[in-house]
Amino acid sequence: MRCTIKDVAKLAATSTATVSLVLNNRPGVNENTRKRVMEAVKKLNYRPNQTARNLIRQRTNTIGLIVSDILNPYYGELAYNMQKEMNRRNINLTLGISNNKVANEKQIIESMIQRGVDGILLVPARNGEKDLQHLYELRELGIPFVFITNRYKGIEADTVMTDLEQASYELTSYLIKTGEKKIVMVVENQSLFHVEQRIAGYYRALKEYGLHWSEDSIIEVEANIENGVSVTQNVLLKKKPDAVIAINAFTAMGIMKVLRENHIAIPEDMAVSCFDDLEYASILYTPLTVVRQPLDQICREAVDLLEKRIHGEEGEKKLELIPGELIIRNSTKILK
Amino acid sequence: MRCTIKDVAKLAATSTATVSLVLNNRPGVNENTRKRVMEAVKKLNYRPNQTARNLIRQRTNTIGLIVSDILNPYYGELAYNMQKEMNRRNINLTLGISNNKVANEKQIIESMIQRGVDGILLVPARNGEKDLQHLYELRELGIPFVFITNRYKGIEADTVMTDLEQASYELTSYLIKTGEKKIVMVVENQSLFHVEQRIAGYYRALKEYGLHWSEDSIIEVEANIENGVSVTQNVLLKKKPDAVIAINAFTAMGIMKVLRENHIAIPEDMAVSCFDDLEYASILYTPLTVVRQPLDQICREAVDLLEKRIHGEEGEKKLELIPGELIIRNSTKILK
DNA sequence: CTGTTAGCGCATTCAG
DNA sequence: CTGAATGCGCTAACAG
Repeated sequence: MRCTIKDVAKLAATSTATVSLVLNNRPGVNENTRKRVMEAVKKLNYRPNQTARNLIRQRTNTIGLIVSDILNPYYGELAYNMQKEMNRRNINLTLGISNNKVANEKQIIESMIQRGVDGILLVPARNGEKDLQHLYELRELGIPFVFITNRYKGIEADTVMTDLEQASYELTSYLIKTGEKKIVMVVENQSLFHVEQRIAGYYRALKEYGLHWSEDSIIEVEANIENGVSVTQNVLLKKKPDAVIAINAFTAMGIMKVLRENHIAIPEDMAVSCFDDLEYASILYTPLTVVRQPLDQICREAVDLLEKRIHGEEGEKKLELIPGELIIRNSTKILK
Repeated sequence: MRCTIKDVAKLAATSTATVSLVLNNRPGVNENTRKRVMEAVKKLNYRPNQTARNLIRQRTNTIGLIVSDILNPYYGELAYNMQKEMNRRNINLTLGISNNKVANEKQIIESMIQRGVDGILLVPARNGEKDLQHLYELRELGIPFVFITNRYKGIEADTVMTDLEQASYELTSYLIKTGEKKIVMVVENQSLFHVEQRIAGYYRALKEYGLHWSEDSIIEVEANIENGVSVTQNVLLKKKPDAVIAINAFTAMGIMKVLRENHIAIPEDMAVSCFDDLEYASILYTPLTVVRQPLDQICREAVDLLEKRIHGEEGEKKLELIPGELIIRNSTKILK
């Protein structure tokens, strides 16, 4: 960041204002002068100071992405798609990782506010429902944000996520059609929006096909491999459902591991399925039937929406639901 | 970003200079004035404008992290650890994803320069050896950078990574001690530094134990699941080595999948091992023997080093090698 | 078409 | 201990 616009102006024998015009590709500059400026820029290897630019423009051309858990490859994929989306639009991306703690989420948002991001894309922290002060803060400051892949229920805000209710309905219906009767769902905290949606779709399918269900066909754990293991040992092996729907691939992998160890045939004795299509889902010992959440599309729509808000488009807050995609593999029976 | 330091000064009935002193916890302010300022800050809900601060300080308190491939959970873990490290030190992290393309790496670095990062942590792009101009550029501008987990060979630069030579030596030695004779390595482009290191350690072990090897005991592919699959179908099934060392967990997973399908017993017929301890490595059908790369430590050391450089500590460029950790699981035979 | 001027919000002299 | 003045690098009026 050595040389400044002044140096360029001097070398090109013109004023900083003209240099600025050239640099920003603005019209109204003599072709000759423009050339001189370009040459000076090249000769000096000049690059504009974004910080100064941001200060005067009162915009940073930067969007903040806050992700709840980067250790989950699902969010790695999300970050990947977001980055691609930003590249396409020439926007800077700055990443925050909340690690599923609201306290971190708050702190990240505070920092992003101070650094002047133009808008925020937020994967809400698990169990962060109670304390939404920081989001109201954003709203007050006029910094737009949109939820992605999930939302807090306590605040009316733009959201782009998979239509989990419908996806869950389709997955459950498929299982029923393959002959499964006793279908169990392994989920997280049921008060979370994305969990609610899945359960709703599941119930809708059961009802439609006239299947009975009881309260305890929903099992609640924190979604990860270990809990997939323990829930199987403690519950599934005793309950012996015909099929399981796990909230994510990690949980499903834990479940399958224990089933295998106990010589429960998948899918004959127990079918297993889940949400999220991790890259490995297909090369597991028993490839998983999954609902794929179309992250590419979610990212595109989310950034579209956020950009509109940034550019001043007001209007009602939207809840955009993107259809999920049911991918049938060998962990569930084949539909004849 | 509504109210400014001026508003605070006005409300506290003092000058902006004094407010600045208070905000930066500088001494030489009357306790009384300090209190008044603090109150004004709270009342106005004032937050400093980082952009303005950065401009005048000529520092951004931001470090850029450039990762080659965020779809690989290994780098997700890296990002996670980096974020934690930055949090601890109160430094902002800005992420770039090169997607293993030098062109992207260059562009990200250019953008980071313009945004004035204080330093850069770089996971080099695969096959990016030939074009190091952007790194020399950084050096010229006095922006320090340190390589992590791998380095380009063409430039003398600070690097923090696993001691892959030693780790590879230990892994190979272990396999030999469990009775394996014909050991094959599946790697990437052999001219890459991190690959070179692994191969060197492998050879050292073979030599030490007086085992014969031939050129074609090194198989070169781009590391991913599909190539793990194809290399097994095309080479390993015919060559029938006693043991395989894969460059990463993905490749190993692809290999194991095909072996399983062909009823080759792991580890009896063929032992499988790899670098990188993914979370799933332990819950696979056959849990993988791996070399764990201690990312937490690598991140800590890398940031330590980078901070020193940022604060002006010169001196010879360092190559810090962190010991890897051999984790024995069921995909290799047990040492009696 | 070009140059001069005046800030963006803040931190830092340096008098008082 | 405090406040007025200066400028970080850039852009946006506005004259010329």
